[in-house]
Amino acid sequence: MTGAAKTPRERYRQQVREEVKEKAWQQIAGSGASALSLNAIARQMGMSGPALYRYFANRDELITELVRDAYRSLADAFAAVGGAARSTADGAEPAGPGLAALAGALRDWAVADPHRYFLVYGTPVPGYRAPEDITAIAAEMMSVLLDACAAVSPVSGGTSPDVGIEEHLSAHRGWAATHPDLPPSALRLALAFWSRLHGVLSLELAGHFTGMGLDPARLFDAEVRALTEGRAG
Amino acid sequence: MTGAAKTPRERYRQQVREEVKEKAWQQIAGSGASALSLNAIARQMGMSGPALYRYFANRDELITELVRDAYRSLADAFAAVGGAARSTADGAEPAGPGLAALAGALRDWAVADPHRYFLVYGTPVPGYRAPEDITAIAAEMMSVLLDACAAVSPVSGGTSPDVGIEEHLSAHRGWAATHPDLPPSALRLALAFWSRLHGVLSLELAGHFTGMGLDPARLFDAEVRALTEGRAG
DNA sequence: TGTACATCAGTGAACGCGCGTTCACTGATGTAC
DNA sequence: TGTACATCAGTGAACGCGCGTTCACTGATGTAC
Repeated sequence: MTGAAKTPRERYRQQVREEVKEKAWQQIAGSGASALSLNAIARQMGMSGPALYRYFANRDELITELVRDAYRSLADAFAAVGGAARSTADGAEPAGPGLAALAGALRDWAVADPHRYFLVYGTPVPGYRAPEDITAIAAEMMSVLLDACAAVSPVSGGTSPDVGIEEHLSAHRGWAATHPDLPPSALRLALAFWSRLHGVLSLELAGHFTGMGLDPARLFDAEVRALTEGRAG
Repeated sequence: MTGAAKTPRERYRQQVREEVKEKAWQQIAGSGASALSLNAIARQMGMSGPALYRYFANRDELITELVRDAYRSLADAFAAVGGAARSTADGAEPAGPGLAALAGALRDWAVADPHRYFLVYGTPVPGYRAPEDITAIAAEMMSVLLDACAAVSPVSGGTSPDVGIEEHLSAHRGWAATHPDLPPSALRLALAFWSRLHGVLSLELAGHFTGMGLDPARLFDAEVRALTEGRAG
């Protein structure tokens, strides 16, 4: 993206960095993020341990890079769906399907790699603190979600709104600064979307539904339906 | 509980076991579950590392014990609230407040010790597999929840039910075997309770609401209200 | 009450392991004239 | 096109660390007669 004309060496560097991250993900898939070992990655790549220090300053920088990539991949999936929905919805149909499409993108992203999901939304890594630019990516995703909620929200009549929570959201809308004119019901919808879908996903991916004999995809869809039919509460 | 007349030695053994677990929780609070170290615990107790092997066969047995205790404490909290609600609700008031009370117990339990929460509902420990008796405790909790749902469910008219998910739940109700006569809407309510509240809690405890300036307790309450007002979908 | 024995808590040394990271060095790749 | 030099990838040895776990042993606590 920034600065063209990569030298062959730069290309090679980037290629090796990618391979390191790839092996890192494989390792995380096998033993969890806290067991990530630079030496093990190097061994798997047929190199010596210290060689990796040409590509990453230390273990923490590698983990940060993985977290950033994880956020980035979800944000990209959201942007693709959100953009598609917006370009289609010129006429009558509002972003109603947009919400369902975003939900689908979220679930696809999560089940495609559960460990990546947990790296972002699971148990926080003990001493780890995410850098600034990652929260910016999170805000980017939220903005796409708010777009979709903006289109569907005014329609969601029927059940009486929860004035208590809507007042609170009106009073604290810094996280929705990209959408200053959005009605509180839309803010509520966005938060319900976020928390409910993560509820189903985290229980599913942690294995709490297995053994119950239930189909997680159906539970997920039921929550999506409840959200898009104006029953967010 | 089982077998009275403990000898002094047995009492002492149990006392030390408790202290080991106590220090283990402190350590988990500081550095996460995967960093739990027997040697560090022993050091903190002023003993030598190998001494702990008098009390736990190995590291895995200690972790299992911690997980079991975590489940047990939540099940006890549920049972206390559920029992209280049942003994109060002789007259008109059904277990409607029972659901809200269970939700309160769940949140209190979670925020009282986030690391305990994550040990049960967070990212699964890599190679760890929970023993049978722990799933039994989980079933025990579910039974209390189903009790509360049984009382409130028939009343929940208003919005049209999601026949798709209710059919699925009717067809796979092994996890609700303690309540064979419960209507599908009650099963749906129980699952919505479970997944939605865990959605809010896991996002809250992982810190995804901090910086947004929102009050997690209010978000949680809003979801509880949506559930108890028959808007489970 | 006193003695002989068994039980059990706890110690210290040791084993083998893998980790993150530093450092001095070798060889290959690219750059400047 | 060829030579001289700088850059950089990767190696192997080493440091210090902490881990889980085993083992032979010492001392204290309880039990049986």
